[in-house]
Formats: sequence, C-alpha cells, structure tokens
Amino acid sequence: MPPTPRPTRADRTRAATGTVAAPPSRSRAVPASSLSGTSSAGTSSEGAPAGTLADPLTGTTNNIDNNNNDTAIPAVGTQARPRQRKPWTEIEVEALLQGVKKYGIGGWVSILSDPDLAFDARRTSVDLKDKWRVLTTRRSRRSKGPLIDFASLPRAYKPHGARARAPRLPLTEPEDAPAGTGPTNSAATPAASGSASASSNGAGPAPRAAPAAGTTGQPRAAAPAPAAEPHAAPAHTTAAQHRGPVDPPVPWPAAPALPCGSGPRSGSCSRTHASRSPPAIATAADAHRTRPHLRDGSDRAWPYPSSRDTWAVHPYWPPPPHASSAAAAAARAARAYHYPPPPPSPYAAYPGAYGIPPPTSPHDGYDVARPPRLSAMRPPRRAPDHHHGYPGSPIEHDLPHTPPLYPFFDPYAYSYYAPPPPPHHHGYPVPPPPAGYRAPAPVGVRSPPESFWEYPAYPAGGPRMLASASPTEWPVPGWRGGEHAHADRMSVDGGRVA
DNA sequence: TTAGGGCTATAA
DNA sequence: TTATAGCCCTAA
Repeated sequence: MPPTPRPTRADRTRAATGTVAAPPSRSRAVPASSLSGTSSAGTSSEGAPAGTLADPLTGTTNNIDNNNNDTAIPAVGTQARPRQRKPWTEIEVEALLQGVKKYGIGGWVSILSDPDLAFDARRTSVDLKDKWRVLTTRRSRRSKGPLIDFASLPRAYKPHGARARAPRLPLTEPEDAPAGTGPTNSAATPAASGSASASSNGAGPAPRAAPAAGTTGQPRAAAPAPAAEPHAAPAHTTAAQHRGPVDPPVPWPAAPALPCGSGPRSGSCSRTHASRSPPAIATAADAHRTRPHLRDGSDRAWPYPSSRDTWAVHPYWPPPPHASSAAAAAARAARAYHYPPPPPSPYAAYPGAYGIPPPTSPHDGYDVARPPRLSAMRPPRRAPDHHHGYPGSPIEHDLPHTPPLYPFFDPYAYSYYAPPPPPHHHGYPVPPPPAGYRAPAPVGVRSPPESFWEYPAYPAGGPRMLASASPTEWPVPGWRGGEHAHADRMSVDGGRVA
C-alpha cells in the first residue's frame, strides 16, 4: 500500500476553499487578482472568484512585464489562492538592488514602499526577500545575472527589529539622519506603506501605485509625492518608514589580512568573514578602507570594480613628502640610521600579478622635487560599470568621490585601502634589532628609549644583512612595500651589502 | 515584519 | 527528468 501522499498545495487550497479540484495543468495559474488595491501585501488572501480556479490563463512565459495580463478580477472571496507566478524582470531586480543599497538587506518593506523603486504591484516584501535570497544564495544555470556578493552589502538598520537572526550592522546614519543625505529624499516619506490601511492618499489602497497603462517594461512612474513638506515625516508611519535612506551604505566585513593567492592558503580565497559578525564600521572613511574583494576574480561576485577604484592603482606611494621639508629630510637622512630595506609586503607583489607593471624605481617614478597633487592621482570619472544590465558595484556608486588619505595598491586589483601607515621615519618603522644583535648589558638604571633616536647604536661594524637572505623571510612584520621596497639593500650601518 | 524551510510550476 | 524560481507557510 503506497504511503499516503502529502497533501499538495492544491489540496490545501481545495480544502480551504471547498472548490472543485483545479485542472492538473496550470492548476495554480490563477490571476493574482490582488493587484493594485485589494488585500494587504503578503497575506496571500487575494480573493478571486471561485470559478477562476480553472482559468487556463496564458502561458505566463512572458517575463517582460505582466502588469497588464492580469485584468482586474473583482475579489469576491477570501479564500487563500495561490498567486500567478510572476517572473522578475530586470527592472525589478535592479530596483531591488537599488533598494538594498538604499535601505540595506532586510528593509524589504521600506524598499517596497519606496516610490522611486519600480516593482510589480503584486510584489510583497516577502517576494523581495525571496528574490534577494535567490540572487544571493542560489545560482541558476539559467540566470542571466551574477551572484551578488551578499557580504558586501549593508544590513538594514532596525533598532527595534522584531527578530535578528542574522547580525545587523548599524549603519552610518540611522533614522535620525538628515533628510538631505540620502540619494533620494523622497524615500524618507514613502507614499504608501506595505499595508493598505496605512494608505492615506486617494491614489488607491494598493501598497504601490498601479503602473500606468502603456508603460510595459518600463519602471512605473513614481508615486506622486506630496508637494508640500516633502521631508516631513508622515504622522502615521512605521519605524521602517522612519528609517529612511541610508547614506552611505557601509559594507560588512573588513578586508582580509592577505590577498587572494598569497599566504598559506594560496589559491583559495575563501570568504569566511561573511559568516562572522561584522565589525563595527561607522564612517564613510571606513567604508573606503573596507572594500570587499572579489571572490575569485570571476564575474560572479559583486561588487564589480567601479571607476573610482582605479584611481588607487597609481604609482605614487607613499605620498611624497612636502618639498619644503626636503632639505630637512635630507639632513635627517644624513645622520639617519640605515636599516635594511623592509621586506616587500604581499601587496607589493601584486602589481605584476594583476598585469600592472611593477614599479621599476624606488620612487616609482615620481619626482620628489615636484610631487604631484593628490587630485592629480585620481583618474577622471567615468560611467559606472554595468554587467548584464545590472548596475555596477551596488555599494560604491553613492560613495563620495573623495580619495582616502593614503592610497594604497589594492591586492585584489581593486580598491583596498590600507589604514594610515604607522609612525615611521623615512619610510621605516622602528624595527626590531636585526637577527644576531644582542643588546648591550644595561648600565645602571635607564629608562627605555622613547624614540627612535635614543636606541643604542649597534656594535662597531654592526650586524650585516646577508645578500642571500630572501626578502620574504625577513622577519619584520608589518612592513609594507613602499618606496624602499626596491631600494638597494643596505647594511644596518649604511654600507652596501657586498 | 522578517527569516528560513518547504512546496511546486516551469524551464532546461 | 531534474534543477530552479517563485510562492507559501510559520516561527520569532
């Protein structure tokens, strides 16, 4: 005896509605009669005449825009009725991406209520969530779009979220942000909320305004915003609506310590940080420095490189000293203690690895006497990158075009902004004594040196760096390749190594 | 209101 | 036949 089959959804619907069985084919092809103006979103109580269960409907393979194929069927019942499957259009997907950029992951109601974002009238916040899940977690062979880098996008800020299954990252400016900071201020006052009861204008009770006729395939016209007091918060709004846009969005994790391809796990660039609790990133400057990296360099990861990332790939690093201090620097260099050149950092090895010619001189070609201005280091702006109709980096379009103070080469060929270098002198941090050096026995009581200049001198002759030493094995952590990365090796006392 | 598991129509 | 996208359901 075969096991009792699990009741299908059609069975459940049948039991709930008491209607006759739907035809086997397209049994769920029932026009979603909720449309613009019936039930609240997400309740799946879109009523439809009982007789419409057998509505054959069309093929529904038209994924261009089906806004018009569902003629308004009056809702007469309250039976649970499955909606017609409505493929997501690229316009809707892009609107979803823009919404996530604006409100963060999880702000589905806010995204849906944003009049600037075009969604089908039948979309609910759950639909947005589901689609986002598809975009970020499921990879379809048929999918035309890339898999979105989930970790690179911000979380919605919900100070009183009903539930937080995933860690939420407090964004830069919560709901008390000024109204003018967002990309679009109109989002601060959603024209309609997710529930029909909250709709107070006479446009219609639908969560979203119905698409204008004849605009097939085009984003719906923005809902008419109130002319007066565009920034005034509505009297009856939800917390999500008060949330407003977030500017700028802040990525989740900090960049890893080592780039892909280097380190013990060379070759694998596993991204484990996506599952970790994100660090508290609060400022736009941090966003600059915590640019996520591409997973494997393919087109399946987001964000794609944007235009302003390319400015980081410039030959001028570290920043040139002030010309006025050149003389003083020369004087200091004359009496400076010459340390061996710092070992090249993993980052320094990447210019060649990514097809960028490695620097050929210690100064990378920049003229100390005439240092370029920082603005000259930036390449001109260009249009954002697009891929398969999707916008470029979903988080970088709105970032300010202000370069960070310390441009640093990106190990991932895109932007990774290192924090400001530690205090140093002539590019050298205060290093540990070279191997083999034995500090002189303390004489009497002496405080430890507080500055570089107070360190005791090496013995006569000093330890010398072996010419055969591999730079990668020089145990000087934390040194980054800079203008001295390719300098001639110098002994600790300034003499050249034979 | 959201997150996540589950179901199923549908395309490959 | 299989894998996926869209939708449903439910807990929190």
